[in-house]
Amino acid sequence: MSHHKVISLESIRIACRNCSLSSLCLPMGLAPDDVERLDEIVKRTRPLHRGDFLFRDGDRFRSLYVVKTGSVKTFAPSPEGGEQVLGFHLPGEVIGLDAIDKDIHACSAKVLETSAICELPFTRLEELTATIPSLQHQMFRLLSKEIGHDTDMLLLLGKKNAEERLAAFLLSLSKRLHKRGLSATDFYLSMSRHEIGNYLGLAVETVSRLFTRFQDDGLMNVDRKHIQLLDVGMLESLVGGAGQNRRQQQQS
Amino acid sequence: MSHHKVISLESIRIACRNCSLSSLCLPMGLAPDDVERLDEIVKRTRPLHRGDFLFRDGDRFRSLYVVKTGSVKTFAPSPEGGEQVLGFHLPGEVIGLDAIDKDIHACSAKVLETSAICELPFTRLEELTATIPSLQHQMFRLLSKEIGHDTDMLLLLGKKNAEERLAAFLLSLSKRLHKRGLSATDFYLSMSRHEIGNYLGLAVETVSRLFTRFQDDGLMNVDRKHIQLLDVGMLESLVGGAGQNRRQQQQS
DNA sequence: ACCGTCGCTTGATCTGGATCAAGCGAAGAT
DNA sequence: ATCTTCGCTTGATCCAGATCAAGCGACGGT
Repeated sequence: MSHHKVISLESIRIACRNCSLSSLCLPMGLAPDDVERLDEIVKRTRPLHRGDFLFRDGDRFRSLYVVKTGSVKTFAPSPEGGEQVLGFHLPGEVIGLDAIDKDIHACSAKVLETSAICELPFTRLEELTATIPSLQHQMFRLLSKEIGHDTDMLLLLGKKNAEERLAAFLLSLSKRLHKRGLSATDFYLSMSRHEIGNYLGLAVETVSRLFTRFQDDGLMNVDRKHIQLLDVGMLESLVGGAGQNRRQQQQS
Repeated sequence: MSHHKVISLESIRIACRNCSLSSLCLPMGLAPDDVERLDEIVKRTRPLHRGDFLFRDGDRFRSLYVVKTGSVKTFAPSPEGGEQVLGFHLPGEVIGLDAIDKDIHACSAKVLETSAICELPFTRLEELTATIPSLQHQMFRLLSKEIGHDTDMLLLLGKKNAEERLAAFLLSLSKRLHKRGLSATDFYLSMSRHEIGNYLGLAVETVSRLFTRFQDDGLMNVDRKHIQLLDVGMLESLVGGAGQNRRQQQQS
């Protein structure tokens, strides 16, 4: 599109080839030529700001979205008028996969902080996957990974107590940030306590109390949105559920 | 494989083309020629019996499995030694999608009653999807549908109370059985109360009490595994959560 | 600089559903 | 035919976390 020499204002539009996320994102493991072809269908919009929507539930499904910088939350309306936060999405993560089937978005995606987003028109993407087997495989893996993640969340919501849930949440965030070259132990939360609680199936008050408790126990420092994990090992053992000896789980 | 005229013992091995599930299963919407090609890679094993495993968590991922008749449950181990039931699978439903990414099964699949299962070696399936765009699309939809279903479960586990969960479970079962040509209001449960409770994040006792209550309220008849839904409309309104006026949900 | 709102914390109380406990009937084992 | 086990039900009690209530400090707007 831009055949000008002007690249200053185009700096936002980093090609996949030069994007630091290429190892986490769709291009992962693709041949350079194929990355190039993928790159051609990616739309890169101007940065979005806190509160902007990528799409709303009920919208026609047209594109997948990939977070380039910033963060996004997805949430589904519940029949009673409330909502369930389904996920917080970091750079390299793909959003909208659940809409391929019904062709209608069943959830909304809202930007949590100023973020750059790549848009992949799905019809064009499907044309590519049909001719690039490794990209097809990548898409299958991506979809499968999402299922695996949901499965983890089902286990979390179905079997874990408040303490285990929050510890798991913090560690998941920590790991994902670390993969993106950020500190695993010192980071800022882009979402509110309310959103964390909603995501984890807990009341805000419970989340707040647990932050306080974890801090008192020397597991972490909390200052507003600023988090420092002090004892990752202990947090991990909390998730394991060995915290207190809970009754042997039902074997159905 | 069988070029004999003997078809009696081969009757189990119904080709996709003749299978009554073709409209629900992978072949859905495929051209007859393509169904034929798909059919060639399907392995049809002898019937499995209650308690048999399709695969166990930790197993290498090789194939997807489709229920032809009977039912299957999938469940994941939790670190404490318990397990979380992830789903109950009816004819036409595909199992194992979560393992494509990691190449290792993270959950186990166990047959709940005598069942016929089709096995689809994934490598061969991927070769097909690469040459049959409509099959590729079908696979994307299938994976996406699974994500959508998981999303529904997250909402259920995160926001709904015991009553709403059980009502939702019964209605989901009812709808799915109906799609398969069975009665929507009169059916047998192939899973135990324990398994239902585990799936819904509830104790067995709670499930049992709710069955009793629903029966007392004239919503259904329960006799052991035999279920008759008497007031589907009321069950639906229970799921909506309008049962009692619960506090307006958090908007995060 | 001031104000109003909002997000967060902390304390007190309440409750849905878990846990504990006991018994019963059906299905499979010997 | 009898025993044993297992799945289910029902009652009593308990508790993690929700809900209710109150205050506080940060931040955006004017």
